[in-house]
Amino acid sequence: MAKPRLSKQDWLTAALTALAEGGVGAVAVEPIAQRLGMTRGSFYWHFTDRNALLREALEWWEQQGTDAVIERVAEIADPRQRLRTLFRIAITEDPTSGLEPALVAHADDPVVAPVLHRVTQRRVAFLADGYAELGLPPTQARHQAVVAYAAYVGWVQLRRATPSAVPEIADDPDALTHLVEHLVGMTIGRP
Amino acid sequence: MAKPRLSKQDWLTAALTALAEGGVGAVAVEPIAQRLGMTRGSFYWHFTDRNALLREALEWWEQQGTDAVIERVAEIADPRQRLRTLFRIAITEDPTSGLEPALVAHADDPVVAPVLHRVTQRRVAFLADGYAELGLPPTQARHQAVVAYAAYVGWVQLRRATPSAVPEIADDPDALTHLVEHLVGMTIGRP
DNA sequence: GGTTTTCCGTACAGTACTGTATGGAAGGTG
DNA sequence: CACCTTCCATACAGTACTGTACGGAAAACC
Repeated sequence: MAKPRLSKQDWLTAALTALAEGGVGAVAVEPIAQRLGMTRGSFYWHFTDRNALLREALEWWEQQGTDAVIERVAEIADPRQRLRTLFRIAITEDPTSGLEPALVAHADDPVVAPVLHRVTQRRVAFLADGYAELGLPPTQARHQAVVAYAAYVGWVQLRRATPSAVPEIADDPDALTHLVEHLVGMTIGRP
Repeated sequence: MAKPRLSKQDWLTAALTALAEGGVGAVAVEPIAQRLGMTRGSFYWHFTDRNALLREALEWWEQQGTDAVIERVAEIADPRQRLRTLFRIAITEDPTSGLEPALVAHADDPVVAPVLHRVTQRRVAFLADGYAELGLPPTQARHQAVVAYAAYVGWVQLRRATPSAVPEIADDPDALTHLVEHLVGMTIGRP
């Protein structure tokens, strides 16, 4: 298991891992190459630049972490059930934990900023649509979406910052459903 | 207004600013010195190390952003009113916006980790105490505290990531009180 | 006003990373 | 098996930052 040849994707996922652990600054060619057991010669064949790596990695994350999930959930007819499963997926399936705070930490970065904007806009809009289908007027639905999304983001962030404060979610299925219900129906009464 | 002599505190606040903007990696002596109009010669008189700067800056932040605020609010007798003003302070008075996500992004950093732990523990504990005083049983109070704190953290993070999605808080006082009430009384009925 | 302390500039290794250029091995293809 | 494409290693400037050493200006204190 020493040195199989690397694909572009290997570099991308490695970049995302490094990004989640050490921020944008950690997306450096030399250290990543070292962790992959390669030299920079490999990298500069697949990519033109360090920026290209960062950019393509973020685009892939945008595709997988937002577009794919939304597409996977969009076909659920009942809006409440749709939001439920969406939050459940978002909380349990967090492939590269800690990536979002890393991106927010570098929100001013010229490469990060556009992706971060698109993702948040897309997610909040999708949530707002769901809440609107539940009967909320547009403005309130959007406000509700922002609050719910903020709660989710903060949850993920807390879990990474101090896991000792948030233990009871991975193990306890009841706590998970409780949290999901809380996110879905914060200000809305259940029918 | 070119070059007054610098105090240690000047370096600390400059370090926090850099940290909020560019993460831990941006806490670099040479760039900060440049922004202060100084050379590194100044720095290495005040501090021994780059790590010393980061450490002391975080300790100062811990003191100002958590201890001082808690102390300022602790004397309020009514727990509901206490939580209200606490959240209000936390949301409106955010001196170095974007610092927390920057810290979470580098939660594994040996200098960052202990401070981040202490701060979150302290904050969540203080919230839990407040909710307990409101009549919640200990476990539920703590759970409630975690959720409320997560919502707050996510809110701050969202505001920094995409201000266009969260405009209505700085201007609109009604929205602020609404958000605060939401954070205080999420699952609790108002007496 | 001279001396001491405080603060800062400059100069010099040392380290880590970026790109580029080039040669060569590994793997597929006729 | 010759050949060609794909992929990687090595070697070489160039850049940016870290610490250290030392000298000198600028306040502060009699």
